[in-house]
Amino acid sequence: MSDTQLKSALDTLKTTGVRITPQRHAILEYLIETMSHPTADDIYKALEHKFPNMSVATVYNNLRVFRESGLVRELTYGDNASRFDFVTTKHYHIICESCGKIVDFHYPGLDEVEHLAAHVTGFKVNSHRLEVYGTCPDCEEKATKLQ
Amino acid sequence: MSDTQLKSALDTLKTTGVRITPQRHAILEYLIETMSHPTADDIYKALEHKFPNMSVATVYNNLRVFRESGLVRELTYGDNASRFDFVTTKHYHIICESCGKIVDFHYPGLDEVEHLAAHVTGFKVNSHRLEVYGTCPDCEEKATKLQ
DNA sequence: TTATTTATTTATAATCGTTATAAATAGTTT
DNA sequence: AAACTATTTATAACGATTATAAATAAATAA
Ligand SMILES: [Mn+2]
Ligand SMILES: [Mn+2]
Ligand SMILES: [Zn+2]
Ligand SMILES: [Zn+2]
Repeated sequence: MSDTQLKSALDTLKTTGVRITPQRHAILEYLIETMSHPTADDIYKALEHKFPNMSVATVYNNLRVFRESGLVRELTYGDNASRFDFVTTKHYHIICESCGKIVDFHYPGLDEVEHLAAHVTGFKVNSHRLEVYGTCPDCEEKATKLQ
Repeated sequence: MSDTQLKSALDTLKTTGVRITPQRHAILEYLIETMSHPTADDIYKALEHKFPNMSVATVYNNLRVFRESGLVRELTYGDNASRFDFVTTKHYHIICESCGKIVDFHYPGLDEVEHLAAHVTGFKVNSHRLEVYGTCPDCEEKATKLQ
């Protein structure tokens, strides 16, 4: 499953003339297998045993390459470090305000919001960003136990 | 109109034991009268003729105070500087990807998204963030003229 | 009013995520 | 193998924001 995802991603890179280096391979592999939303530093730390000399700039450079190839989506959070999401399908995120956990969920059609926004502002609309914030089950349980 | 907004804001601060300093007054006044979404630095620059010795830290400190009092909302944009919005009503933003302009728009009830997200993830939901991205009429016109 | 206490401001240094730069290295083509 | 080019590495720089500590101003008490 994740093997085909990796192969497909490598193909996408090859066809756009991007060289497959060991570092690139490892970063992609990590993004796909963890199924999470790591920061650049998470990736850097996870791979340092395999690539003791890898620079953090290499991680950032390659995440940019992946983003530009449409393989990866960058999730920005103000002050905090960006998180990177290996893109499979269109989906939204719900974020735990207590522990920072990010969980995917699907929701169809917010086209209506885009249309209304375009109509009332005169903008030409390209995209939208939606996130839901709350408390994850784990953190919720911890909170109730303390009471 | 904006005068009553200012008075109400000052009242809110007073009742929570926050001192009304000339700097605070000026920052609040600026936020209310500009009707825009300035960065901390925008505010700092706009007030430097009135307060030549004001520190940029003062702007940040007070924006934090205002945020904690619920007077101001902070809009974060990854790498770029936060923008600050004097809160009057619940509303969303549409952002021009060409010039950065931020325009308010209203949209009722995305409660359904919150409910679905809560249901499928098990999270306890607090809030959500929605933004629409596109090109503003001015930038769109400039773009078509160039063709 | 004056003294005392406390909040706030100022000036400046530090932090942190990210990017820029330039030299070194590795991959690709001739 | 030689030449060319992309990529990596090491390191410095950047920009927004925060931390710190001394100076100042506001509020309260005497
Ligand atoms: Mn995701
Ligand atoms: Mn607004
Ligand atoms: Zn949590
Ligand atoms: Zn524009």
